Amino acid sequence: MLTVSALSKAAQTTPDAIRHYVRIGLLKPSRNPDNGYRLFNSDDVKKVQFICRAKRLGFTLREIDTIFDHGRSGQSPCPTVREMIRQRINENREKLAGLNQLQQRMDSALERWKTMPDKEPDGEAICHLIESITKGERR
Amino acid sequence: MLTVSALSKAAQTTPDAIRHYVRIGLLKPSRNPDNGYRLFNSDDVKKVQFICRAKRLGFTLREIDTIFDHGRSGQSPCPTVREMIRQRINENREKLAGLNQLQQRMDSALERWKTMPDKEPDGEAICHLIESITKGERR
DNA sequence: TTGCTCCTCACGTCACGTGAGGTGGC
DNA sequence: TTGCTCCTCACGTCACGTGAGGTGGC
Repeated sequence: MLTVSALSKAAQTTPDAIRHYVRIGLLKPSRNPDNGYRLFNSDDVKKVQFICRAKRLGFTLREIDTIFDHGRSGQSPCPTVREMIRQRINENREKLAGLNQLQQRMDSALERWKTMPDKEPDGEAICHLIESITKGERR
Repeated sequence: MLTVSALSKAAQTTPDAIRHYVRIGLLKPSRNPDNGYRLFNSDDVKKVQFICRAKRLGFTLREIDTIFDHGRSGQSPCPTVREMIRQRINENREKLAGLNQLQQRMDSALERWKTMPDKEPDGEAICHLIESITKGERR
């Protein structure tokens, strides 16, 4: 039987993360009746390693919980897993596109500002650097 | 004087966003003594437009508040603004790198899984698709 | 006694969105 | 009366991290 920190080391994560997984029901450790310490078994080590792998693939803890549910009911989680990752790939593609656009906006702003002086705020502008940005610029 | 929805339309955002800005102190509207409605003036329109522009450049509301503070004390926010965006450009670069790696991991996983069958969970694996991922793969 | 680990709340993060329950003006 | 907008809580989001305050074993 493993304690929180032992499990966290075995699975290369932090004690706080383990406690968090317990809190949201991903792990259900037994308790040491003497002191109330959480006690984990080797199945829990596998589960945490599973969680870490799944997180590296972009799965959320909620999705991982769904996968565990399949396990408990004996169904194959695989079709769901394939579907989830397809979704996530698309979401991530859009997120990347958004961040790339942001990066371009920031880069070009910094570039443009090179030729602009600092200014005190006045009635017209709060910060003329930022206010030099068009509202819908490269929307 | 403008009401919440009037201001949100003037600045191309939502009433809830406006209420949020009030909540965190970015806007301090006066109140209609009859019904308690928030009342905004033309300065507030400018401020909200400023907020929207700054957000498009990746500034957080907290940073925007800092900029407003400069305005209130008459100092030029420009040096801070230049520094903040430099920071943010670097942060975003790292975020992009992380998401690009995630995308690669997801893509290659989906590709590899094409040749793998679905499976019911057993004592060994919860989902063999995910468990086929090496723990430190392309770390 | 000192150090280390463990425990349980419970709040903070980011920028809102979303009910719930109620009011005011046309 | 109906619709629309307004109001104030207050919770949910995501995955933890971080105190606060206290306990147990070497």
